[in-house]
Amino acid sequence: MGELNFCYKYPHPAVTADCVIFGFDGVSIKVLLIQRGVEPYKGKWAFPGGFMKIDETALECARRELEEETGLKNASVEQFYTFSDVERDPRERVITVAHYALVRLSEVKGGDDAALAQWFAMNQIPPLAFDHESILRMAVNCLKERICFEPIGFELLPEVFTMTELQNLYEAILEVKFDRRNFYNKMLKLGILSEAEPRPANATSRTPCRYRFNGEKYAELKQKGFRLEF
Amino acid sequence: MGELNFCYKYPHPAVTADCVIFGFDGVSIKVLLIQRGVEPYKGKWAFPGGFMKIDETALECARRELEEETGLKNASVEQFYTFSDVERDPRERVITVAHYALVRLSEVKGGDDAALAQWFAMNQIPPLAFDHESILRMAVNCLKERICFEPIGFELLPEVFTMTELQNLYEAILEVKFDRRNFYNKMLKLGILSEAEPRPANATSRTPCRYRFNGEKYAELKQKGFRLEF
DNA sequence: TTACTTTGCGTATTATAAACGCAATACAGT
DNA sequence: ACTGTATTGCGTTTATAATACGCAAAGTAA
Repeated sequence: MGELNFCYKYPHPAVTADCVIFGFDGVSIKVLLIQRGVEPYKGKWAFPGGFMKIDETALECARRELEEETGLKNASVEQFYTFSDVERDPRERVITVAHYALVRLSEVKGGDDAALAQWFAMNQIPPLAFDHESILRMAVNCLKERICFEPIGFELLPEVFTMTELQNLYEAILEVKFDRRNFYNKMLKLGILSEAEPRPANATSRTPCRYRFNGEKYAELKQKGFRLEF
Repeated sequence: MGELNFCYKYPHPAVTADCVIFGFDGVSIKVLLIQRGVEPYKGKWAFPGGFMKIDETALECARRELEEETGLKNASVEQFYTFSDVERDPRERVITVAHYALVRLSEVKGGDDAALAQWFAMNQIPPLAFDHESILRMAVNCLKERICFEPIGFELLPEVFTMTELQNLYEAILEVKFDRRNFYNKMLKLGILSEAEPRPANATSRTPCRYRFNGEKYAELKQKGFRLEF
């Protein structure tokens, strides 16, 4: 190895896919970071990511990285921007297709090298390698914008959840407070939730209703031109 | 020439930037296409685009392509998606960072090889090369979504325009009809237009008011958390 | 002349968003 | 056991924004 076997008439940049992995612990949004063990940026933290293979798409590459770190195969992964600053990697020219993934923390297994991976709350992000601070900023903005119009929040919650949990999620992502009763009314009126189970007989006034996201109903509504607004 | 001077340990894809150039002629949205003179896809039409140089960003590359075809240096150019299907170019592995540009048709000069470039209305798009039909579909969707929340329509109109022209633009992009009076009221109430000039003395009831986009006021409002909604 | 279009500037009605009330019940601390 | 506080479900009232529509002046096409 070490031989330079792949030759081209013109210079080619290397291409990577990075994956900003978001989770929600009931209180705050968290991001999975990996501490770098080698130069450059040794000791700094970075998103899971790696070189795109010659026979895979950027999305497949990002999914591969996600699975290596979390064991998850079916999480929602979305490309959001390609970063191509000339100096973003000191070793060689590298452009990266940045993605974000939304995962359920309860379903995450430790990755191959779990020791080096760690979840950080958004207000406790350590110094990041490369241009990953820009990447994170844009990922968070995209998440904020997208959750206003598409029902992606459910990817971060358990299958079954209470209205309060859902509200906490929206408040954590958008960094605002909603009136509990208005949020409740609005969400129910959208028609994209179904009750997870009938109210148990021993339910009291403090037993919360439990819901699940109804993807079929949302698909119906979306086709009719409906869109969320928050 | 013809030698393979750029060698790497692992295979690298080629990277291009493509630029979907939108214009508006007062009636419909148009797109600038270039007819391919060589295989593959000889005779089919494609977006301006080309290989990213090793010392330029994707955005710089897209701007370079835009200027070559239209002479425009300062148009609004935005990246919207990176297409990385393995088979999207039959010659070698090529990923493309797709952009869209909004230009004023009146300011466009013919490009270097104007003979092969031509504007097409959205309902008269000819068969496209590569995966450019997917790219166009996504570019149009991004344009539709973005014009609902950001004042980008003005990039397609002359500096000074009438309310009717502005409405026609919104209707052409969103493929809907607005009530003239409601559109007029809503636009004025946003506070991002200024009157281009005082009403001339000989103005009659059919002389339309002429406006221009007020970028400073929009910047103010945006900072306060304001956003458009259409 | 007549029928129709375009323009500016309105109003009435309807729908939606925001603010707030209230009773039942659980829970933690004294 | 009692008290203060928190949580839940299910409302109502009020403010704000969206929608539908009216009207007169003046140009245009037949």
